Amino acid sequence: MPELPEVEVARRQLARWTADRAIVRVLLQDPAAVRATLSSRPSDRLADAAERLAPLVGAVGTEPVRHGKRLGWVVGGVGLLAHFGMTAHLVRRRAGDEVPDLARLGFELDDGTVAWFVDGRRFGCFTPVEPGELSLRLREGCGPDALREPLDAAGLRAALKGRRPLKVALMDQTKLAGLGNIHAAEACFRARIGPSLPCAEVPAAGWERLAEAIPRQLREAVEAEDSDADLVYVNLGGPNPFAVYGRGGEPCGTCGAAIRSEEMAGRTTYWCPTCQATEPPA
DNA sequence: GACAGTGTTTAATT
DNA sequence: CAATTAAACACTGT
Repeated sequence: MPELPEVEVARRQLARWTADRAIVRVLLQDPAAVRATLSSRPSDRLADAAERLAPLVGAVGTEPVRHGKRLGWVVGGVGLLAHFGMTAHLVRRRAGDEVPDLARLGFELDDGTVAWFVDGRRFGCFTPVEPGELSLRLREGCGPDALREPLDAAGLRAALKGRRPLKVALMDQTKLAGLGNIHAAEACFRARIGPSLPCAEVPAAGWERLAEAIPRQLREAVEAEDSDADLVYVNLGGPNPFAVYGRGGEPCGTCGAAIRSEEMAGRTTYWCPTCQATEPPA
């Protein structure tokens, strides 16, 4: 589930798995996973993907960095940007083991493991850039990182202005980078604000609560997801860990009212009508 | 077989 | 100009 916390977990995995390890082979299962820009379209593939990744062989990478939902990594004089799209995640396997289903790209390391980028839906990709431009390209078109560079109440109010519903604005990566459909809904719940309330109608106290709720939501999600299951890919089956997301019709854990759901800007949005009592303007 | 889904961009429309 | 909607990308899970 690649929103900011999931990408941060992937960053930590990649850092742990590749620290001080040279890449001995790049396994390009799906050449279309390497794109000219961070695009969700496989048709934006780079024609010379294999050549562009060839300099990675023999090199040890720097510690990967993250901005919002993007990763940046420098290996062998190549800057790599990565986006995880809807379904990408990293899996570690031993070299020679069966290639994971839907693996797109693998980095084989000198300890006999492979870090695989697995992405069924193929919206995720890697984009090679000049190393000197990496930090710029990583942030390009993005607002501040919602976890590392959290905005205070005044900053949020200034960034998320206008008539847009709050939850839609929270997902606007150009204003604040990192929140997606799940964590935006959860942050609204934590701040006790209805997701459809226009930004212009959020009261001062609401911005204060949001400024706390956003980093807290993200921090707790990272902690919960940063497991030690490095060698075993654990499917995301199991109980729904969220307070409102995916709980339409269920009783709110806080007040017992039925969680509601409604489409907003094309995405299903969940909220508690009691705990988040702010109403849309009819 | 139908449908929804963690993301993003683009075009068309209101 | 602001905002929404639809479509596209491609595949899994229910």
